[in-house]
Amino acid sequence: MNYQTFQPHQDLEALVSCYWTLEIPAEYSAERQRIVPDGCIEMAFILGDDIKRYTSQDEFILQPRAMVLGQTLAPFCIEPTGYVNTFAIRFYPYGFANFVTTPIEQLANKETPLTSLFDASIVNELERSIINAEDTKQRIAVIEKFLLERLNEQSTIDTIVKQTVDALLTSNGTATITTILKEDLSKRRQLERNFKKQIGVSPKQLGRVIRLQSALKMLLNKETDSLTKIAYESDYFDQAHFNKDFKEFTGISPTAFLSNEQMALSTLFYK
DNA sequence: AAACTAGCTCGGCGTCATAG
DNA sequence: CTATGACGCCGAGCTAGTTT
Repeated sequence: MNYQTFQPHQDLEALVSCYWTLEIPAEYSAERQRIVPDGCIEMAFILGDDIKRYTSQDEFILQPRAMVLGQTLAPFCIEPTGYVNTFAIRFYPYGFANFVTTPIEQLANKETPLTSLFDASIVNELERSIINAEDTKQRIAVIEKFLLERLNEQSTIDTIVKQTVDALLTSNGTATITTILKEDLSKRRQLERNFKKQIGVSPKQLGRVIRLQSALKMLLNKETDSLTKIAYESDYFDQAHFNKDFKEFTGISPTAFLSNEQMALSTLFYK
């Protein structure tokens, strides 16, 4: 298994968190993997064999080979059908809205083929270039050219939304909406409306995802082995609340998660 | 300690009035 | 016509007890 991340070009670093690649030979190809919401939107290109996404216990769909994965609020499972080779772009929560006119809310909780977001001929050309590229470096060059070309001149993200996301990120998801808005409480409704359109989920929901992620990082980095401690340090009122959110976003309880082999892959993504 | 629960606050959202 | 802000309902989320 080979997972790597790469930093974006300067002009994109405000919007793109990183590029990443994952390669797993077919013989090691893992069983079902649990994907936990992390607040980010990803664009992914499947370069290896198809990947299944389970829609229920025993039903699945094959993911589009060039797609965007929107905000999610619940865990889901994917499973490789063979050789895994994926190239992906991880956008910050407000990153992707700058490249499309589609309301981001419509991308939430599912994968959307690139062809429904951009002109078909452009997508074909892009996909071809990505597939034919010799290495990741070239792929990054291709996608950056594409992104920079499409970057809307006028910043489509309004400042209140950006400020709110930043406040949520720096507070590990614990800042309350009222605190963030402070003197501008009249903007509350406006924030909610724009947030959904530009981020895809509500402010509080994103905050909860970020808070859980911060707890998850602590858990995976083995900073402490006490779940109670993690709960308090992540600013949960008590362990019960932590457990509840954990189950909601990951699908299993913290202890089950820790003992689960699936953790191996998750660990890679949350450094 | 953990589980339960009553009561409070906060956030999401429908709706309406007004502004641009 | 769309964008904005006010208002209020109500369910979600949080807190602080009380009970097991």
